Amino acid sequence: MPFGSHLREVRERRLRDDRSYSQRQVALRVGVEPAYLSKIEREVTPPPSESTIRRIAEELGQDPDVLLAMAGKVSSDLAKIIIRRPHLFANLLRELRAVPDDAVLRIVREVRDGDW
Amino acid sequence: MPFGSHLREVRERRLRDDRSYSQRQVALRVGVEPAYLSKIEREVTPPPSESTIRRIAEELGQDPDVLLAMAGKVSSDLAKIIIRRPHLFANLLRELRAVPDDAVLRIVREVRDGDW
DNA sequence: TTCTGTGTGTAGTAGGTAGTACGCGCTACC
DNA sequence: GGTAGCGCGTACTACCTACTACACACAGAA
Repeated sequence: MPFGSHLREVRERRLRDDRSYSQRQVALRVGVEPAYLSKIEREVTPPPSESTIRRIAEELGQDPDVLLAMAGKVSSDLAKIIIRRPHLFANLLRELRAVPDDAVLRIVREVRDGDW
Repeated sequence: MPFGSHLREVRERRLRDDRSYSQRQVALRVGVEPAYLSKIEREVTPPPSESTIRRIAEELGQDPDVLLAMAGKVSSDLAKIIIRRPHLFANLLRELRAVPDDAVLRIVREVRDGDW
């Protein structure tokens, strides 16, 4: 699903039982011009910057990583993690490219629980 | 180490026993203007695009992931891997942020060997 | 019927990205 | 003493990013 139409869908769902989720009001709270948000939703313009996406994610209760991904972006904090040890994480990620979700999740849990 | 000075160091090391590693000739082989490569090495200009960095990496026998990292960039194929499963890989990377190299490497090997 | 709120069309902007093009002065060689 | 190669200075460009600003037409409520 493209970024803009997803945004519109989420916003309009909220709008159904909360009048304050009009384009204008969301734009105001997010801190952009309504016309800009309109263009984003219609995909007339490419997705906004990371920080704006983060504010939209918070406003609409969405996972910022997922929203960023829909915009074709990788969270800058994740980029920093990779950039600090590029060879290591490049190998890891390429190795995990085709590994199913549950197997990756198992690794995440093992790392978190410290029994690795 | 910054991107430009690293490039210069590597190139000049090669230049010591191979005359064909002058700025001009490397630039020619990489496919950019010599003046541009000069600016890159002196950090007068920000690092070039990913594809140019890749050509430079190949020309100078460097790991493209490491060179990209020095330029503050993440390889686009790694970005794609994350973008396909943003929540999953965001969690994994944040969990691994402070994990020592050898422990991450152990995971890489375990995944590669399939005994996970 | 006027007024408020809503989404959208159009125009414009400041700054960044990713370079090219040309010319200069220096050094080393033949 | 020309000339070949070298690194660098300066100017310029086209396109992209990330927006703002303002005006318009329409729908529903008072």
